[in-house]
Amino acid sequence: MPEFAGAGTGPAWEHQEAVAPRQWPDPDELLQGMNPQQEAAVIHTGGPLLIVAGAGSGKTRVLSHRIAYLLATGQAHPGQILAITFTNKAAAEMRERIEALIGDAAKSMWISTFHSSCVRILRREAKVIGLNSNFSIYDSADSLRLITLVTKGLDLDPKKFAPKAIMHKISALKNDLIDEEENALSTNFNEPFAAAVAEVYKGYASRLRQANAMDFDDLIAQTVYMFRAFPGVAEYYRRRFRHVLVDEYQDTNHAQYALVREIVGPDDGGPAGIAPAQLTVVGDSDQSIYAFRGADIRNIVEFEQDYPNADTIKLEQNYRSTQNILSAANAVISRNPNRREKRLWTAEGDGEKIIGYVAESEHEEARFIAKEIDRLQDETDLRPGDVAIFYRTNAQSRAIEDILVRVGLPYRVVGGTRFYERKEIKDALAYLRALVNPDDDVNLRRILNEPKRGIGDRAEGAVAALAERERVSFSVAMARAEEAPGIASRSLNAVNAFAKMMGDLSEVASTSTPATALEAVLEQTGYLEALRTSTDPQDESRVENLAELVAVVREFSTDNPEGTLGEFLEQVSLVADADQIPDAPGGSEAEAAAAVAEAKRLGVVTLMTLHTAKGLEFPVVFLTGLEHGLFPHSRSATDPKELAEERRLAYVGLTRARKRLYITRSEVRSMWGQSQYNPASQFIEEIPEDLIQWKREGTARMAPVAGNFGTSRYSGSSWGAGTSVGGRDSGVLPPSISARTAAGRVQPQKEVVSVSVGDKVNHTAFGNGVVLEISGAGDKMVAKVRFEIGEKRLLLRYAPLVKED
DNA sequence: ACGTAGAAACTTTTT
DNA sequence: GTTTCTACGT
Repeated sequence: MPEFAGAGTGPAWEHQEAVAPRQWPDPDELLQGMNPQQEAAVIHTGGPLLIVAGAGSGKTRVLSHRIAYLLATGQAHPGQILAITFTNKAAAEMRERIEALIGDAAKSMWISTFHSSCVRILRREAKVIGLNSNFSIYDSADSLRLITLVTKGLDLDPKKFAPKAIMHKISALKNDLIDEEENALSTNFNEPFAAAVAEVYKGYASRLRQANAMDFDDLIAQTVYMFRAFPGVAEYYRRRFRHVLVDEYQDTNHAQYALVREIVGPDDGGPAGIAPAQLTVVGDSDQSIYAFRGADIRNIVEFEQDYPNADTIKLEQNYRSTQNILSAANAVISRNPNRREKRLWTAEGDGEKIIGYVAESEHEEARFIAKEIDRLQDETDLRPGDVAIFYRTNAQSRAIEDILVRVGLPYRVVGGTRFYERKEIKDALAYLRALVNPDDDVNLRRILNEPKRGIGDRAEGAVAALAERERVSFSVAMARAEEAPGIASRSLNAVNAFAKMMGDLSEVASTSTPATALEAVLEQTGYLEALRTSTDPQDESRVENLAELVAVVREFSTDNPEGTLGEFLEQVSLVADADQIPDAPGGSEAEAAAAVAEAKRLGVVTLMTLHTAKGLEFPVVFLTGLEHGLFPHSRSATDPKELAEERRLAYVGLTRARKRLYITRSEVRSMWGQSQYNPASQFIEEIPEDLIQWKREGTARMAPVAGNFGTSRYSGSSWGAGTSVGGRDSGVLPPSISARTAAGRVQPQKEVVSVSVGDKVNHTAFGNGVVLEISGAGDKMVAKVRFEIGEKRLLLRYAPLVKED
């Protein structure tokens, strides 16, 4: 039935076939259980394809089956596939799904994020663009540091020109592929901020080059520039990647868009006459929530204009949620202007009504949530692990956490301050980066006086001045610090001692394993010693975090016996591990996903921001803080474009729920340390009233009244904080439930299992194991356990672990 | 050079 | 309410 359209397309393929006998699944089997649109998307051949994939429409399944189908029908061999995702998590998930379909052959495919694909390419081609392949990758904190440095160096007042604002502007320019030269040409230097940006951009770019470093935005932009400047290089990748698939296409920015175009190649084949690669993009413009960082929704909206011979397939059947939930989501998103109609539907029936609750305060809101989770446990087969609580801003998690802790419901916060953003971790990594790439001034200067070793601002400034004058890197300048203008002799000794120490460590780093290098750094620099002798209680957990990092390096070496320190650093640079218990970065997102899955089984409530929630699903979802000024956020409420993005965020939140959806808001919420009245979010009003069952309604205003509210709009003039009075009191239903009784019925918090190293333990899912090491204390105590299936790191508070005697 | 206290700014979302 | 910055004293 399926045509072998690509059969015999080339000698490479035939060779492949001869060596590896057909191990592909039967193509027809890959189409089992697909609806007609999904099937069409899987078997489509020829021109560019846009798959408009509504929430919960089986997008990842379609994408992975499409790739398997390309192989099974002989249209491609694995090495010709490039699948690009936006997050590590999505990449890991896709790889997993494809591996399940075709096995180890998936290993030779490129399935990765934009950023890691580009790093891979740039490291390989570094010489072409005059870069050393050991270049450092700067995250936004590093960038900010460098930009601040440059700003100060230009004698710009950081009060007037906030380095952060400048950084954002530069980032936006890079995302638009406007380099520092081009930007300077189009800058109006009478405009002070633009002039500042232009100057700083130039300085920043040159300092990055000097430091042999790239920031996140460079990874994409420089790859594009390289492809354009060196057609031969582009040609190589075009020949190689015959099928390019891009996930979450609505989140691409201009640079990423251009990158895809470069890899796919021109329609006419270009000078080398290479036919363009088959391009498949998948996305949903209604789920575009990253415009604030440069994502351009037009990339997907105008796909058919960009690629005139493109086909479009819409996936509208939803396999996740009940019809009530979908109707609510459809109703909200349909308020967005200039939107192409798309209506999600399900064959599964209406399901429960959405439950609404208006709390008096954020504490009452949290209490209601805890009580409902408890009730669901009693009355249904739903467990805490089926529940997710979403909020707009990270700050909102505190009130919820307080109550969950008090009530004894186990929970996990995804996101927030991440492991690799902690100061001690960044410091340790800064040492390693400075060792791998001595030109890396930002990281070198970061740890110059960390721990304190008597090199203060003056001494640093003197060496920096020398470096500038002689046009050498900071580390070179340090080696001849005696020439530094006006350096004090005491400082000189300190600098010399530091330079000597770094030299010794460099020796260690180049001759031993990454783990040894890290341990040498922590000990020989006195970093650990300083933390151990410190009286600051925070420093205790810092020591533990560093121990975690050592464990991470060790696991890296276990997984990659030949792995170099540089390779380790690259992995940690590109991983934003939203996981509470950090694991080895090797395949870490798969691990993270597994940890999330495990948390679900263990019955842990998941807390996260709406942004983080994209791509996930939960049987029960609480969408909290639906208040004007918070969600939509006050900074987005006035601009129609930003408001539309907020609405998409609401849409994302609503469509995460499978069976039960709660929407809550609080009439009073403390923000910035003081209470503030917040009117209801307009998004509540946009949900048809008959879909919601209110358990408690507000007293001040904005309770939905009987009748069709569907066409009314929230009046713009009454927006803003403080407009609390004046609304009409709905008079419907007095507060029917006293949330104060909530706490009583939930089980007390589980005791932390007491185990020690060497103990034999049994885990409900992983079976028998032996405790290898213990770290952390109290709630955060983590045990590393070797099970038959491998080593796992378990948070004792939650792990279903019993000691065997 | 370093530590402390008080002020100020901050909180939207992140590869 | 919290984190980060700044100024000042040692």
